[in-house]
Amino acid sequence: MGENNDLVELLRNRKLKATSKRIEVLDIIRKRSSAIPYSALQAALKGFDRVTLYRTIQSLLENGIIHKALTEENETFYALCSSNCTSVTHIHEHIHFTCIECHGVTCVESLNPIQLSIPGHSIENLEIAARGRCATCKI
Amino acid sequence: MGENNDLVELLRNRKLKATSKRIEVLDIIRKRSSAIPYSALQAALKGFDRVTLYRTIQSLLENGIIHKALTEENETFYALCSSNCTSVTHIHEHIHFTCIECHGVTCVESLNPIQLSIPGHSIENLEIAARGRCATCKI
DNA sequence: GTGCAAACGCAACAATGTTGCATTATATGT
DNA sequence: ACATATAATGCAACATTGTTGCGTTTGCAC
Repeated sequence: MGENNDLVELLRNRKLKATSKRIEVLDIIRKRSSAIPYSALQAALKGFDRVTLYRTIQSLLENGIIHKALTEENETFYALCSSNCTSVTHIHEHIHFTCIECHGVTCVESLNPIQLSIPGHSIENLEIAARGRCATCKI
Repeated sequence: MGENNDLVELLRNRKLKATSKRIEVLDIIRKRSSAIPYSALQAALKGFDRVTLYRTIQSLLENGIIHKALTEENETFYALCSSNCTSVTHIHEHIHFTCIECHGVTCVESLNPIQLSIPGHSIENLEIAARGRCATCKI
């Protein structure tokens, strides 16, 4: 491992054992500039048991280490959370942008926080999914 | 059918044959005040072939008659589109609100259109997923 | 190093996605 | 109203992902 002491610390801060499997998963996710689709994650983890990946994702999600990116694609995308997510507070003010050309999904921080209220409802959490063309595909 | 002439017209406007299966599906979706999860849709359509439902959903989605509601739930939710969606222009300025108590998903129109831009990106489409407590569960 | 609790791997099953192909229903022209 | 071309449906079959139970292994605290 060596290089992944920060990941070990990240896991231990959340009271999760820093196992080699979890570190392997996190290492792959963070090496991507964009959110990773489930299938790519699985493909990158050859010889990795499917159930272990499933349970690893569950615990990383529950502990605010990764989050799902909602898109209209048929696949689930995962990305690392910003540093201050926990199991309780899992808030992302950023936008998940899906490129309709290359299908890449990137997390973009929103410059000005979006204010929104719905009469009669309490809002705890907001996520914005945008679709369009990314800088590379825009031409 | 009888009562569903508007659904027939809706389908024909999109160059889709107004088959009994499609009308059955649309009738169930529109009878809900909130978006319907896939499992509920399937359950409401007893004796309905799974593949037919799959393909029906595909064509209704592609033709801008229904849309997916993105939520953090693990299921896909569907709802009728507003009248002006087409296969090309599939824009929803409304918000999909998921209640963290009752898990219902409702479509809420946004009062003031949300303006958002990301440097270097072109945005064609926006969807907002909000989580919180609905009027009934708020108390 | 030992022991306990957590994590892992395997097996098994469930739900949904997806395709090909033969059959059936719909819309169109007469 | 009827025949016809075309689109939709149903069935079979397989792929992918979700999910649980349980015995074994690993990580961590002492």
